[in-house]
Amino acid sequence: MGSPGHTANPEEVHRKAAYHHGDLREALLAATHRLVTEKGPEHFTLADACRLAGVSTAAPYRHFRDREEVLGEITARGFEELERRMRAAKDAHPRGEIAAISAMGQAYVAFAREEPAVFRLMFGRRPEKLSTERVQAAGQGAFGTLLEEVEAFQRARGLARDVMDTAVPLWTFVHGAASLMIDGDYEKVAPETDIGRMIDDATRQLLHFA
Amino acid sequence: MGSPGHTANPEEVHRKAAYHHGDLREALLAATHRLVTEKGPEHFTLADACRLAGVSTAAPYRHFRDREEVLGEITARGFEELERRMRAAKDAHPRGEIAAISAMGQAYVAFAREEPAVFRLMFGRRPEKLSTERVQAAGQGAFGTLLEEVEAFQRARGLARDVMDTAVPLWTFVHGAASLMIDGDYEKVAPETDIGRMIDDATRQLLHFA
DNA sequence: TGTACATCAGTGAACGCGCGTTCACTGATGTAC
DNA sequence: TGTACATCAGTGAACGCGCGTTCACTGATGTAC
Repeated sequence: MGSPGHTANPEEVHRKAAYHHGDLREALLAATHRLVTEKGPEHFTLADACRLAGVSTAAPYRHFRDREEVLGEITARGFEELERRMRAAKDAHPRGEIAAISAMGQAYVAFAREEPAVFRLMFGRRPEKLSTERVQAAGQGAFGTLLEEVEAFQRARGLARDVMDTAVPLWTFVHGAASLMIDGDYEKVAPETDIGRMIDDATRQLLHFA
Repeated sequence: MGSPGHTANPEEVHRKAAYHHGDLREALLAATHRLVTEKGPEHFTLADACRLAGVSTAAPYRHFRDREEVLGEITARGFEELERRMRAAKDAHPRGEIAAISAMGQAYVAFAREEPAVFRLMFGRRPEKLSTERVQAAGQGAFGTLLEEVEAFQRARGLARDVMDTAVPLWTFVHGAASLMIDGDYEKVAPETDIGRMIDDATRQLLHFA
């Protein structure tokens, strides 16, 4: 590897970039992610992303049907990443423990904090085009992760309460915390709020273990 | 009244409308409210509002500094309306009762349901221009209404818990419910959710009276 | 009551701008023989 | 190894569009005398 003429040679890759980009699809997604993050989803333009990726404004149409499809990919990946984080959070605790559920909530909020623009894309009112099957499935996967753990919790405690009746309020609380945080609303009216602590407390209360 | 020549005469008002509108400011706000509601805040254009109000696109600048100021007015009125509803809700119950606090939460969600676009304007990430003093004050007023009632509740029960520590989670929960509802997220993943009941339950739990 | 005049709230045309998308094209790449 | 050719991933120019805002203007209104 690295031998002259080998396609993986960085120099050659660079030379190739002059015309054929190499991986324009990913480059455009990276540019989109960055711009969405910097300016907010509502100010994202495909032309900007092209500029950032260094290609003409016609180039994206080799890889995406239209602008919405680019944003749809970012959205789907967002849900996948959220699910990954939630799984990692709960896997750091013994099954069926309140701590595992609380940790998932913390992960949810942490994701929103680190990726506020993607979070907005994921949960904002979606133009139908953004609600592809893939996005739907990814969203259900993330929620399913919570369901699993709530079920384990109930089983461990011998509780018969409906899983949905328990999981939905937990989601609701955590989603409220994430939203108010990234929109700067706590800051304005309750700047002292310790979100981590609050989620921990609320999780216990909503599980009837205050 | 109604006498010929009187300025309040509807016909004359109508005739006047040919050139001088009469109350273009309010007409533009009404048009803005309608368009924001129909198409979402992100697709609102001032030109659309002008068309709807039947005036040239230059006319708004007699009444507003710019586009943002029009939206700012809608936002401020939204907070004022929210506060009004919250006050009405709690006034329908005896002071210091859980029912009063729960009713405020219901009112919050009902407002979001009836005015989803305005709700998004109020709580979405605001371009600085939208965060006028008036908007700030209106927002604090609404939150203050909750604080008052939580304080009354604690006093009635002889509880010493910090008012903020109690009020912020209540707000968080209710805001999460409103957001997930208007963005259609419950629908996708937990369509059976009975939001009213859920708020009632959660209110009790978060107040340590499960 | 009538007139002159200042003020105000509109008009209509134009500005610069940037968008998303399409089109015919061309340069680079990979493959068959 | 060399060549012909199909395919692919870009280009660059143009399209139609609609926006927010400014400008000099004008018609309507209210007021002073």
